[in-house]
Amino acid sequence: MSTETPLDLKKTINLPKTAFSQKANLAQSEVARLKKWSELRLYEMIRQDRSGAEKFILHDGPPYANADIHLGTAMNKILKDFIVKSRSMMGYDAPYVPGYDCHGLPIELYVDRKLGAKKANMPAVSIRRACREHASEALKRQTRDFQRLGILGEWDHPYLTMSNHYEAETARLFARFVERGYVYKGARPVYWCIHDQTALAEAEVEYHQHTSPSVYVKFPLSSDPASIDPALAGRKVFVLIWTTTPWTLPANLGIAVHPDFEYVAFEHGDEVYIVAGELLDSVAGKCDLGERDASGDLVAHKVLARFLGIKLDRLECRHAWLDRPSLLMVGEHVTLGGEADAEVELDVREAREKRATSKAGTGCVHTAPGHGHDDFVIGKRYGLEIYCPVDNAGHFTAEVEHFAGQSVFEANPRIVEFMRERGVLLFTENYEHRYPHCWRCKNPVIFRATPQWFISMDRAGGPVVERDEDGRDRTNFTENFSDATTASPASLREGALREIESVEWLPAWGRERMRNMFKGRPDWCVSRQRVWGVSIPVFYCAKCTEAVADPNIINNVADVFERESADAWYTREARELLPEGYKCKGCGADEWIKETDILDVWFDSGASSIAVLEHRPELRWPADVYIEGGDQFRGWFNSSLMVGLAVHDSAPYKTVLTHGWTVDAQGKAMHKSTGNAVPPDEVIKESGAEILRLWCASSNYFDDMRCSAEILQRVTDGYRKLRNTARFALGNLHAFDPARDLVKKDDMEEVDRWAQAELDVVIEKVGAAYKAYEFHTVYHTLYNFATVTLSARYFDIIKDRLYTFAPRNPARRSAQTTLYKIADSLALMLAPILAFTADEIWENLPLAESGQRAASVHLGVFPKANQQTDPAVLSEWERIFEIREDVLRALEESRTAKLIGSSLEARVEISAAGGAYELLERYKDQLRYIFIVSEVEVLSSEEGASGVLIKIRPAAGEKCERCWNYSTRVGESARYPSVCERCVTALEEIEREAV
RNA sequence: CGGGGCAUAGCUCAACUGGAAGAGCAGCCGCCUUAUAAGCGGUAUUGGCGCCAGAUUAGCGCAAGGUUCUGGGUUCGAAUCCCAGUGCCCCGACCA
Repeated sequence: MSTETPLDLKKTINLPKTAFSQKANLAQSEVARLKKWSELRLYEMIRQDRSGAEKFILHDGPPYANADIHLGTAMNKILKDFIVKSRSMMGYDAPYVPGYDCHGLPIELYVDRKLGAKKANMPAVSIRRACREHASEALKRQTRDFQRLGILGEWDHPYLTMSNHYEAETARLFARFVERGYVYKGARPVYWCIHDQTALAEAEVEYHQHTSPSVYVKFPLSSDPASIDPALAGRKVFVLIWTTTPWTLPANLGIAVHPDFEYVAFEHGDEVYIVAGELLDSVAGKCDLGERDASGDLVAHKVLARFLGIKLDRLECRHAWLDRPSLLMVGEHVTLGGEADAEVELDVREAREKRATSKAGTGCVHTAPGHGHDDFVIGKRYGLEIYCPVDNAGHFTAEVEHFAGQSVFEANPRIVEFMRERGVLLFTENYEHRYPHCWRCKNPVIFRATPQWFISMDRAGGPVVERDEDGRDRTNFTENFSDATTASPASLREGALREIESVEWLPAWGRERMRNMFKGRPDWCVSRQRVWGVSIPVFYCAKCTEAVADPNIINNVADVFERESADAWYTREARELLPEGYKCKGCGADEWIKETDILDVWFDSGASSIAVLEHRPELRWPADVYIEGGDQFRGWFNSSLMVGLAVHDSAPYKTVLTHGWTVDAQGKAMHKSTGNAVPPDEVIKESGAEILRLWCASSNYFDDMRCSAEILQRVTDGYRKLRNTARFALGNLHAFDPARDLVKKDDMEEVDRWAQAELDVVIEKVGAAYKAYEFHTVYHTLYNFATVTLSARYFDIIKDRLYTFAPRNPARRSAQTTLYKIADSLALMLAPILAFTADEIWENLPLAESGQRAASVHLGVFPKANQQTDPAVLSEWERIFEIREDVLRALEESRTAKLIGSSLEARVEISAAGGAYELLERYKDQLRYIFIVSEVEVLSSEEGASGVLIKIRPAAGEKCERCWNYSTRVGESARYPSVCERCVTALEEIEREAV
């Protein structure tokens, strides 16, 4: 025994010690860590580390480079980061190339507003330059914000849809569509300002009150009325229509009815009129139809027939005054409200609301495919011409009898008068409604069909032409996704419906939604009458207007784009873009005019799988995963599929994940205007990006994600618990050298083995959850592990051993070995989610004195579960913890009764019978530590007694000053008189070690 | 209006193919002061009656019904399957 002075007891307790602070101070520490990562070039290190491993490709859907990010954008990127990081830690080479969608109307509109009146006189290139600058600015800010979230990726080389290469690829892709015969020129109605003579986007029209002449007009039925109902045989039958735009009547080609509505044919004099049954009274009232009695009042209408609208399908009327048929069609868009019948009322939401309320119209909708959206759609379906006899200035063309040359608005009253004279007009009145006006000149706009480029959904495509220089064989792309029978050319619709079946959709309902989308979708109009985008690389002969859409020529143009960007379309003359001396095949002329339309931005972003995946060596086509919000079914999932089909006859993705939207605490959509939006930058500033990341992981993103102050508070609480759990482990690993101190499994204490078995279960579960993209399961599993298994049970139990045993005591090393494995595994499993904190844990893990640890947790791989875990051991311990709960409850009762305070003041007598007794007897020596009391006595209770009986008594002896346990042997040591026998042993050990 | 989705404790989520509604957190009441701006334990419906107490809070006992958005249905049995409804979200736009 040492002759020196006794040790200071306080200093012999091994209290936790670590640089891993309790307070996270995320707002600052995250920034520092980001700096460290970028100095390390961490992303590149990971790439290097995984090079050669099997690839896992998540293809980034490009956010629109317009505004700053919001909670939804942040969530989208964080989820992608979870996927990329977790796959990387499964051992895959999972590169992440972020992208930005740069073209498009919103940016052009923004620039419009900024430029104001100046824009009118600016050349397209200048406007494009302004748009480019705006997009560059926005995407720079977005990049900064995304990086701040801890998302790793090729931020120095993102893909931009406005880059030269991407624009060239977009043009080449258009050539592919042309090559396979999907592209055709057609007409489509758009908003048109006759004053400015320009097409307008929906966002460029504003709605104002406007008075229009509403008219009720009769169209004579030319088909045999008996085919509707025998009662009508031989009668003069008319279909009544209603419209607020009489000037569109010369372009009438049909009448739409609802297939499921009941229509009636009623008598008026010797004529018979057809209207929707429900509107009979209101129409007859207005138009003064039906018989009158002696006093002049209308008597009940004489209804000759009642029938569903479907009966009228494909029958024919004559135009009210022109020598031309008007086809009866059925369409679901027909309503019994008036506004929807007005061709120009295209504000969908507005019309929807009004449909329910207003009661104008006849249930028979005048249809002019060249002048209305619904009209266009149904007209296409029935094969009608998209007829629009109105020129750019809003004048009727020469082919319009009676009104040629007149402006449409001026013609309105004349047409009304004309119809009155002809006797086809039954009623007219002024009609007040909201009507679209041009935002610039404030004049009312019209809906007018203009020539546009379309991609056909139903034409059978020509063969896939593989022209890749890297020699990819087409069969390599298709064999996994389609069987041999699909080799025959299919239409895009057929191809899409086929591919949808072989893609994995998560959640599964995505397949159904996608299917429905393609069943009914009309041809894809890819023309936009704007300037900020990739021009449609088509030329027109200046002499005969012959259009030249030739793949070779387009590819030629694309090569110019590659060098000069799509600006070249505006800076260069047509002849500079065409092969030298190119002549019109039709008329031999060599003067050419460039197409002015640009491509739909969906075409741009849809091109990404080709422009990015195929052209970056670190990527590959098709992608393993696409993940976006549900809105992208109609958007990017859709256009990407079209592109995949056009180029490889196959989907560009193997799995499509859909996430919900961010909503507030009540589940309502977030809007800046309603003030319920949670701005991500504020959360970051106050709590840290980590909290946002953890929030993303805590909720099930397949549904909408609720976010509110309370929810974030819960998440923050969760973060603290996880952090403190890690901190406890790290603190108790102070001076632990894994290389030297690791204890072999067989030599470990039993509780420690139990804890490792629990860890194994968690490793399995978390691994499976990551694989299934179920991050909320990862979170809940790890959180539950931290709170219950570790904090409340394991850590509490081993504190005595860790704190009071001599530092190098094998039993203490056993606990530390377990803590080490737990901390290590926890850091790795948390890494995809708590990207910052996991790295911090990693840094603070003890290093083998000789060994070296990877520079970041993100270079690591997930821990593997130990296969040898015996499930019987786990269930045995489960039973022990059940008994422990009974003990704790009994202790609490004693505490309430003021019998004890700390549980160490107690002695537990536990009586049991049968199996329970047998179990307790076996664990007898460990029970006082498991229950955290000073003494446990196991007694055998009488036969037949079920369960266990617990009795709490004050512990015998004195409280040990050092370990706080009670012992009758305190005072036995002369050197350390205030200490128990366990502590005496420990102190002797410590004194020995000191020398 | 049409297509798709969601609805379990204040919050986030469980409950395998239908088989006794759960966890964690929060809240409340305590303990500890050796994870310390930490840690541990107990505690979860409502109204009624009785006891204790008697200003209040809390405590104990007795009897009764309720329960997975609502209402129906199938079934021995439904959170789970079917039908209808309600609420919310996404899409149906040259928005992205």
